[in-house]
Amino acid sequence: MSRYKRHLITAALPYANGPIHIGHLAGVYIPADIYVRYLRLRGEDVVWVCGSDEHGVPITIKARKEGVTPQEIVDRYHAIIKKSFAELGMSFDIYSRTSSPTHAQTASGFFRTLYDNGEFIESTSQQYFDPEAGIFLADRYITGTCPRCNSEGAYGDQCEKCGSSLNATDLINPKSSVTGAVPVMRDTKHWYLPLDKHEAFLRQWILEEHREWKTNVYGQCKSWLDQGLQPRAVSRDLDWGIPVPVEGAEGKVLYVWFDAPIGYISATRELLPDTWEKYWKDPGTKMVHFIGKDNIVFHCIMFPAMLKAHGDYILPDNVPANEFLNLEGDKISTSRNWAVWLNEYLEEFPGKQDVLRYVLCANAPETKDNDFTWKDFQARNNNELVAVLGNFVNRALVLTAKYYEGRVPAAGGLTDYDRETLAELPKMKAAIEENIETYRFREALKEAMNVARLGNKYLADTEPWKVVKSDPARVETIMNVALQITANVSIAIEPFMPFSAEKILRMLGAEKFGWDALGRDDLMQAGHVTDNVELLFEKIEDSVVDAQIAKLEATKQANDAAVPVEAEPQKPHVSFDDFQRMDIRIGTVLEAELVPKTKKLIKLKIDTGIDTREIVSGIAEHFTPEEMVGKQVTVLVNLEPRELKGTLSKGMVLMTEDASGKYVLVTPTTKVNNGSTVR
RNA sequence: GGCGGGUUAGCUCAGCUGGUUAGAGCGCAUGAUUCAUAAUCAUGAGGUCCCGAGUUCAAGUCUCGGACCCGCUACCA
Repeated sequence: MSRYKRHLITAALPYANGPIHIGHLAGVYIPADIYVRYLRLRGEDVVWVCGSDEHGVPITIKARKEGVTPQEIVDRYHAIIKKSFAELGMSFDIYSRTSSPTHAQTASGFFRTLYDNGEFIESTSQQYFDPEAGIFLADRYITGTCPRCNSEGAYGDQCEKCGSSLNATDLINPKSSVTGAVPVMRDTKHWYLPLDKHEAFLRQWILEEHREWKTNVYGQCKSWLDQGLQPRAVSRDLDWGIPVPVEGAEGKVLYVWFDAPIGYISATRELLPDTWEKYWKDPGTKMVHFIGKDNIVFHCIMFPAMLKAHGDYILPDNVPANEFLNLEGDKISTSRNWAVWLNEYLEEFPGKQDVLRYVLCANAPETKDNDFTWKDFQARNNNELVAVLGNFVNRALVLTAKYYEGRVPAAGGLTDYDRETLAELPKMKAAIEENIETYRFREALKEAMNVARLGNKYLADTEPWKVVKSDPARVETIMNVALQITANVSIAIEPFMPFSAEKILRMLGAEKFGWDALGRDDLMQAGHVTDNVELLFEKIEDSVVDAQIAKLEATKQANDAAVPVEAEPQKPHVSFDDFQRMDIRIGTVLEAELVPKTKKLIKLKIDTGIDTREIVSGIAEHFTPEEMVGKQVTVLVNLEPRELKGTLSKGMVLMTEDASGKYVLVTPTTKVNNGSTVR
């Protein structure tokens, strides 16, 4: 700790196309907030920056869908996110946004510096442009006729019939697979960050100098480095984002992963216009990025490479990435509305910020994916927060009120047991510190709770309610000790549950203690008057969590029901001849088996009426082989045969899918003869 | 298929460089207690540490092989 003069903490910028959910919180924001609050309590110089990530293609797509501008989308979600974070007690020093002018300036400047230093590879190419969608098309979004073997349906990068590698420009009769339009050639210039150039450095820095990083982070980085790094494009043809600050780069913006991490720098500048640089450029700063596992590569490989290429900046000391949180056994999903949204939680559970903070920290996915369930939420509230923490504080204060009208009694001579009990406090302090400083927040929280457990045990063992009848003087000492422990509780839980910590202080009538006060036995002075007692936590009834479970159940049913989804646009016209060239038949599945060593492939033996043939189909995630057998299916029988995993697949089984994305067979409504044609 | 992570008590998880009878919280059982939101405290039951082989005086911990789960990636005409 003391090795550093100051701390710069970043938390992943939430993407402004939806509200915050419990997965974000457990993975990133709650751990970061705990860490930051702890550092501040210790009196460290610390800055915590965050903000909304507001650029990128998904936001433009959402805007187009809703018929509004991208700015309106990000304004809406930025407001929701910012408000709900604040209510949960996320103690950012600044919560900014990447559409801010400061960010545009910072990101442009950063790009320009790398550009001027020759850190980019600049490459102009002719690329296909879809005039209907108004976008440039990546090679794999273009199909056409292969110039080598003349077969149709070749991709812009490869013909899978003859196996030759192609350029999109070689294709005969190219088509956009986005809209079906005929693409036109346009020149486009892009800038690439040659990550390969930084590979040796990254290898040394991560694999040699940061062996202490979490195993998931270290492993992921090693995997990328071992595969060899490639240059990555840092610009995009798009009209939403930070313009590329170079002559002749009209219509080009910085790619979102390039611009987003610079958002950390921009936010710091915005917060500290005059002194931000010492946080980013002085090696006395300890920088820590809190992120989820999906962001590892950007924060450990890309961003450090950018910072290194720039030259002026320090690199992160650690990147504690968490795994994912599931909800009631299923993956959290924004599109399926399978989530507990923070803004909704705050409305439905007013005043219960600390309950959520506690549960998400106690069950944080630190080493592997974890599951959030409402029953667990209830159990932790009732059996841990109410029974252990709330109860101890309540006991201590109620007894003080009862015996001494709320006045802190003086401690007389301490018994050995008193001393042993108090001696536990500094040990607990050390344990919390060690765990927080190594990013083990679950364990740290458990230690903090142990302070309250110690208090409960102390009261049970000393039995002041009994002793008061025989030895009132002794009880004064006991209650003094109990109140010292209560004050210690408020400090120990502050990083985790700031609202409750404050409530305890209010009841004690005490000012906020610093971290160093934790472990001391003289925090409450004799004669000091405590305030009225109120409950820290209240029990959560079955009906409350049952209602939440029912809400999720309803979501699940809504997802299963066929929701009208915007249909894909119609493809370009084809001639009747084109149609007639397709030979579509009804066939019956005779046998089905999984193709070994694949996840998705099933090998089907189908009686097509013409013959019995093998077709390999990528449906194993949707059907079991058993349920396929005996089904009548629709088959495109004259599709060019293709070898898949060692089997020649002769044709294609036609499918559609339901609202949830599950495949559905296209089957005649009454049984027909195999070989019947579909016209 | 390639790569990374995971698999330890009913549940959620610790177990850092291999070393005494494998730990915690919750749940469960029994007892104590009644100041406290029927909360607390004590004691106890409960484990083929995913499976198999190997290295070692000694393996949850290291090596190899396999299974399953989660990511990324490929494949899915």
